[in-house]
Amino acid sequence: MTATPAPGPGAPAAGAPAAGDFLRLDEQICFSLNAASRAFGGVYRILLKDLGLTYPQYLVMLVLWEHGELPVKKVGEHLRLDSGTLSPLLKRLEAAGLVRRERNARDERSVQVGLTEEGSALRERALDVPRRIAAATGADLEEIRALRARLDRLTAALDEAALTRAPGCT
Amino acid sequence: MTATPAPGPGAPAAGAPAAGDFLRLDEQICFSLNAASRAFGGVYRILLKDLGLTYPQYLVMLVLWEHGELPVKKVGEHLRLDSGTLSPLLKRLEAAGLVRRERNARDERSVQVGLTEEGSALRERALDVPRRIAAATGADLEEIRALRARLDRLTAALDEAALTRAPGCT
DNA sequence: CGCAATTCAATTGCGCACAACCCAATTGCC
DNA sequence: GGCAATTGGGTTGTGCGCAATTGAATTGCG
Repeated sequence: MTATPAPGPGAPAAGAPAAGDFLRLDEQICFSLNAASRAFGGVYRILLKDLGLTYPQYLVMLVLWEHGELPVKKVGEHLRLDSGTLSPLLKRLEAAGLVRRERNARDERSVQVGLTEEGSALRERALDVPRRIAAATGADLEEIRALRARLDRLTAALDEAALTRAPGCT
Repeated sequence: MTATPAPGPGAPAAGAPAAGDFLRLDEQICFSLNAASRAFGGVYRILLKDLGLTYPQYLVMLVLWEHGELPVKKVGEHLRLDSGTLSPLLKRLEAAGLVRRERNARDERSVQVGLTEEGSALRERALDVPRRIAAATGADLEEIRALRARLDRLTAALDEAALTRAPGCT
């Protein structure tokens, strides 16, 4: 086919890219983000292998180390994850002996998630993960902070946009 | 710069963050990235629903729209994806009638991926996706460009770090 | 009190990401 | 020519991420 309809770059003056160019630019915005996210995943995979954790499991452990026992709902709010993701993940952590799950006696709908001895102890071995990650980024703390702020603003804007287009909210 | 890049045990002196604090900071670096990536995913999911594409499928189409026919290997290089991800994805695109796959006669190991009529035609309907995404971010093009540059640097550093820790390369 | 609406967790189904493997075709070297 | 090493796709298995559904428990309202 040799379709390659990529329009010649000659048409637009500086500052007025053609619509076709946006199909490239577009790739770069979100694709860079996606690529960075997966690149982080690769480094975490290496560092967390010793601890027997995946990255999302590590995030759950971070939340529990920081806040102690929590209902599944709260864990999900901290991580922006729903029960469809958390339920099997928490079961795996339970099977690994790092986490306890028990129904709340007051409200039988709710499940409290807490750390086992072993889960609490694992924190010690995780302490140097952040430093090793920071080293891998090759960026200083200030740059990271600025980047984080930018990303959080972006996330907020995107969530907002998704909501206004959500079913019944036009 | 309160960081001590020295590999020694973090001295929890007052003023400098304790090691435990890094377990929070750490969450924020990569977690923000992850969250932003998923937030993008949510917006793309909405916009691409009309086109019958998922976001990774959309990325493949972008590559094909830009470059025309390519071997699977090249598609994977553009997107940083391996055959384990691409094979089933391309099969779905083929089943949807957007893509052709055929063995290269010169090298029977290689599979060429090209667009069908329908796949080429779909480009027209995708033209305004980037603009709508840009609108959803609420950011101007300059900010996006700066962010992208930062993320690409980060990705490169992380890939580098992952490589130096790769098997047999300590 | 009784019934409807809400809330929370779990499950199911689909698709992506990646590691680990297999297989066929090709290339290099003798 | 013959054989090992490499290359390119594919498959399998595990684990996330999300939508949609289910089901039980709780709450609210008349």
